[in-house]
Amino acid sequence: MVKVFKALSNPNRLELYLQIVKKHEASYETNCECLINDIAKSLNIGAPTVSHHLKELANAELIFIERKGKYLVAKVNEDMVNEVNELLKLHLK
Amino acid sequence: MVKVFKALSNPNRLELYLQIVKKHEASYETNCECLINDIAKSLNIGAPTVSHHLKELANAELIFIERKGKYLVAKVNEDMVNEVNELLKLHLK
DNA sequence: ATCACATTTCGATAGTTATCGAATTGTAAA
DNA sequence: TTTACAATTCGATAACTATCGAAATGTGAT
Repeated sequence: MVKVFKALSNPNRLELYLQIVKKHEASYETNCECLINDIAKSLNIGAPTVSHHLKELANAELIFIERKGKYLVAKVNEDMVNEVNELLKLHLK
Repeated sequence: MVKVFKALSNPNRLELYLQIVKKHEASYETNCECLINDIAKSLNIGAPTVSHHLKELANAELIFIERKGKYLVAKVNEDMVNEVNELLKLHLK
């Protein structure tokens, strides 16, 4: 679980994750077609860094990555997100 | 918000936070009477490190710290926890 | 087979951080 | 006002990480 928080503890990586979630929410048919270069441009960081960040998010099991031809597709791991929510939720009497 | 995730991204600090939450859930009258030395022993780290970690949690506004005589008292900032939950929650149609 | 382009790997670097021990400060009680 | 103990500050160090540019690799179209 520490890995999840570490994954979200970098501004660019959090932004990246939220972009993926947004697309996921819009339609979990298409999921997120990630153009790494576009993301890189929008975050003002290089493509190698984006690649690295995606791998970190995947390593934390927050997302799944799949290669679709030349591009990447990222899917949110809903189960993991739910687990995190459960951990953080306050259980008050 | 990045600060929050960073605060939770260290194993000892996450454990520390969860201990505080547990006491908070048990009774938000007494809150968490933190004996830094006891916590330090239970986490197998030094007192200076615990002090540092508490400050990080407070800096992320996850908790409030107050000095009560010789000891410290920590309270969970419920508002912040709720904000984090809102951010992470998936809004599916 | 070659080209164009998307992604990844590699090596390096600068910045951050978790942790420690030692010294200092705060506080309550004797 | 000493004493005892809890917490903090300080300085140092080792480990980690975000980022880069360059080179390498994968992939679909020409």
